[in-house]
Amino acid sequence: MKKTEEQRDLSFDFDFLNKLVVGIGEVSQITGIPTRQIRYWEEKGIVLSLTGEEGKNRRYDYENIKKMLLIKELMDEGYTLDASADKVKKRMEMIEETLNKLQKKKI
Amino acid sequence: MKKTEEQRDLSFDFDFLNKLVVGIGEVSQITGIPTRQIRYWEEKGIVLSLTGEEGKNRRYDYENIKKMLLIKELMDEGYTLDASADKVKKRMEMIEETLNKLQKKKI
DNA sequence: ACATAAATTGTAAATAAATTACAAAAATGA
DNA sequence: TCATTTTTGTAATTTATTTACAATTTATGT
Repeated sequence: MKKTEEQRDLSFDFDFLNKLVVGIGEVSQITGIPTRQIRYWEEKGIVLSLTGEEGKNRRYDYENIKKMLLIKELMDEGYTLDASADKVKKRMEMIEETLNKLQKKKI
Repeated sequence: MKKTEEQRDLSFDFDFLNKLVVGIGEVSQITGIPTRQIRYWEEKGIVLSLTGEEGKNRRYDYENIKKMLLIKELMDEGYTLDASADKVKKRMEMIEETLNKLQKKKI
C-alpha cells in the first residue's frame, strides 16, 4: 500500500512541473539572471514566455526556466550567449526525452 | 556516458524544486485557488510564505504549493478546511520522506 | 584607427498586480 | 434568535512589470 501512494505522489510531481508557471521576478530570483536580461533573451527568441495579451505580465514554464539556468551555466564558463543557446537546445532535447521516459514509467 | 548525464539532469530537477519560488498570482493560476483564499489560509497559519519585509510580495516554495493543491483536493471532496489541513500535514510528511530518499539515491 | 552596425544594458512613464485594513456576508453553535 | 467565528469583498496604497527610447558596449569591415 505504501508503494502505490509513493507512486501517486511522484507522478503528481510531474503533473506539477507541467502546470508550473512563474513570473519574471521569481525566475530572476531562482536563476540569478536580471529581469532585463531575461527580457532581452526573449526578444532574441532564445526563450519563450506565455503571455496572454500585450502588456500583461510574462509567465515562464518549467522548460524555459531550465533553459535559462543551463544557458547561464555555460555563459559563466565563458561561452557567448548564442553559443550557449545552441548547446542548450541539444541538451534540452535529451532531458525532455529522459523526462518523458520517466513520466511514462511513473517512477 | 548517457547514464551519468541523465543522472545529472534528474538531480538537477531536485535542485530546481529546492530553489523554486512562486508569487501568489502564479500559485493561484497553478492551483485554481483564488488569491484571497490563499492569503486567508496563510493568515490562519495553514500555509507559510517566504516574505522578506512587510508589504513586499509573498513567495511560496514547492512544499507549500503542494500543500495547497492537496488541501484543495480534499476540500473538493467535501472536507472542511481544518480537516483537510490536518490530513495533508500527515501526507506531506510521507512525501517529504520519499523525496529525501530519492534525492539521496540521485535517481 | 576609424566608422558603422549589432548587441547589450539603463531608465522613465504607464500599466498591472499585490498588500493591508476594514467591512460585509455566511456559517456555526448555544 | 443572537452572538461568535469563519470566509469573502473591495478601496486605497504600494510594489512590480511593461514598453519604448536612449546610452553604452562590443563586434566587423575598410
